[in-house]
Amino acid sequence: MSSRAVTIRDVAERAQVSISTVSHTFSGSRPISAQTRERVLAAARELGYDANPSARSLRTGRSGLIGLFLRPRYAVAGTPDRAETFNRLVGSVATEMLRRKTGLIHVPDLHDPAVASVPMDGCLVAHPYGSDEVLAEVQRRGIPTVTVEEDPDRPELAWAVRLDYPRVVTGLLEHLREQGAREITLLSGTEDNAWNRRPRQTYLDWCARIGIRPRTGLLSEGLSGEETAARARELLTAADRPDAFVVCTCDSAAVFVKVAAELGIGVPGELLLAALTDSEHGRVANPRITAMDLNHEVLAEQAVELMFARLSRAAEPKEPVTVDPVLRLRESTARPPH
Amino acid sequence: MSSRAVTIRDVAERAQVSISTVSHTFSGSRPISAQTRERVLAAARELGYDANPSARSLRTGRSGLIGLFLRPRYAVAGTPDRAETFNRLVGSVATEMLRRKTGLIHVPDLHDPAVASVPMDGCLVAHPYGSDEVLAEVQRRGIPTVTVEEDPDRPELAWAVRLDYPRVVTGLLEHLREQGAREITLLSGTEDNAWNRRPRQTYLDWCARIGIRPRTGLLSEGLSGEETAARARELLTAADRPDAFVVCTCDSAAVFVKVAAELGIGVPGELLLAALTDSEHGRVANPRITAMDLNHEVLAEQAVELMFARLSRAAEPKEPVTVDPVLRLRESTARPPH
DNA sequence: GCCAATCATCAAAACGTTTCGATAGCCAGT
DNA sequence: ACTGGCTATCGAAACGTTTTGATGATTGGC
Repeated sequence: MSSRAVTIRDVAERAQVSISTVSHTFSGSRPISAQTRERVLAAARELGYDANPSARSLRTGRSGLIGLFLRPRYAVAGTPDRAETFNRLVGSVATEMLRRKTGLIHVPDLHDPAVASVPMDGCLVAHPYGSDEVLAEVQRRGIPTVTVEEDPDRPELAWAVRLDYPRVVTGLLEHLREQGAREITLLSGTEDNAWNRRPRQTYLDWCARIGIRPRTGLLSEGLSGEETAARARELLTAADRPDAFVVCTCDSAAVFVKVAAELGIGVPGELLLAALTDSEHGRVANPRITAMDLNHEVLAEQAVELMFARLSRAAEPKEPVTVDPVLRLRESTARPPH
Repeated sequence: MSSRAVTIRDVAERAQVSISTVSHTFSGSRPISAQTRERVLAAARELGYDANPSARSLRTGRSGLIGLFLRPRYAVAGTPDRAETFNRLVGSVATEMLRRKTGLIHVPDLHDPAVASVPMDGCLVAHPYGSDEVLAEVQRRGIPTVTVEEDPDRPELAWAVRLDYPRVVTGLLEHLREQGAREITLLSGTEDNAWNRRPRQTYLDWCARIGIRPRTGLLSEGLSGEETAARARELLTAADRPDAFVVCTCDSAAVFVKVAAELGIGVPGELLLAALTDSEHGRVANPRITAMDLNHEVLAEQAVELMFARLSRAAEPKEPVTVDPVLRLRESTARPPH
């Protein structure tokens, strides 16, 4: 388009002043006479001057941009459930950042040397894994970081927002018991993050407390529908079939409902079903599925707030901010259905 | 954290070479002996060196980042319908960019001088208004731009992805007629963009073609539930109430259903209802609402592809890429309900 | 055993800002 | 008339890269 970008030098020349005067005019860091200011502003306007952001941040050491890393890599391709989680989280963070008039960067793979690195003043790492390597890397680089959910192996990092799983997962388990469930099986996802680890621990603690035998298993949150169905068939035809399942995603729960129907097992009549994250699947399945909504919007809002606090050199909090997930009770655990 | 960032100079010193040698080692732009390369890489590793992205882009003139502007400003705060549109679009663009290992920046207000400007090699402007000022501004700055949906006042900009409204909106209108509707009212949103203008034009053309009197109106897509309800009550109690409404959002359609029920008007029995964008509201309302899904995922994918083509200096296409919206037929227009 | 070509490296000049010490002009106080 | 203290401006030095012309050192052809 234009042959050459307009620089501060062009403005200075046209306004007949030095480049430092132009700089001061814009930044207000030194007094400039009204007359000179006018000339400079006019020149800038006429030339269509815009400061070069790279030059500015090279000099100042700040870019005004915050990076966002979303850790489950396969969220990107993902299942419908994944896509919804991704979209809600990314959307909420973006909304929050826009409200604060600060740019947000989705950072591509930091470990890929082919990828140009990115100028960020701070970064958010969402849903880190245990001993997360990206988290470690940004810390190594000295970038101020806030995590959305904690690295389960590094609970000491207090610049974090975390979900109150014990309260809500216990609430779900008690609800299942009230609805008549005696044998509850928990199927966790296989990604090693807080969302899988902590509800599982809460379940184990709860079982110990009320004196029942815990029944756990794994069910990868990335499985295809067919794979999940095969697994469901296996579990639902076992001799010691439980009377309630808590599974990781609504995608999986919906498959369980379908397989149960094929086997003539009524939900919620003979089997209760709940998921540890909510999604479209849970809201439109028949019956609709009880799920724990991870409250991404509030999580994002708090994380961004924490990020800004950190950047303005607030003291490190004593412990992470806690956000409540929301239990969405639906027909899949309602006996009789309402 | 670290007292001082590690620069190329530190690496050069430790490896006992000049800084240009270090640079060449990383960029591969000149041959470096195996022995020297080893020393340099070792020094970089030991020191934890990472190139400063601002310095690099100052020098090269490229940042490796693409900007994203989402034009409906109030999408950010917005209604549920808005939030879903925003999340799907932002999520899809982000996903697409991550796949291509390029950073994506959500750009805050370009016109706010308090906001640091942002280094971008190109930018996407989504859902521009008529004679969009942000679009004009980025073009003035000479930033290669691709639009998602066209600026309705500048159809000549061919670096764009647009929806095929005529085909799908006509399909919807014919469907309504097949279902028995004789008087169809179209209520457009009030934001001046392609999504509001083009379906309206398609409707007017269709009416003219089949020889019926067009009935149009406006209904702001940003209205609160109460405001929409008041408007709905007014329209549904009018003497010449039509037998079908096409409204802008599912949020609005859901309110229409509710008000109709209060007035004893059955949907779809006595009134058909459809929306020009799909959302959660449409999928869980009772009856579920027929809607046009704007296919944000494909739109985003195509737009990103076009952006990369443009950045690699491909020739300007003769006309915009066209994507089909998807008609989601549901109970609100099904007579009798299936 | 010399000339040309090739190879590996270096030094210096950008890139466009911000920052900061220096300076010229001016006025008030002695 | 000289000093001291403002005010408005300038000049130059960074910030950390990439790029490119120049320069020794090594090779190969004769």
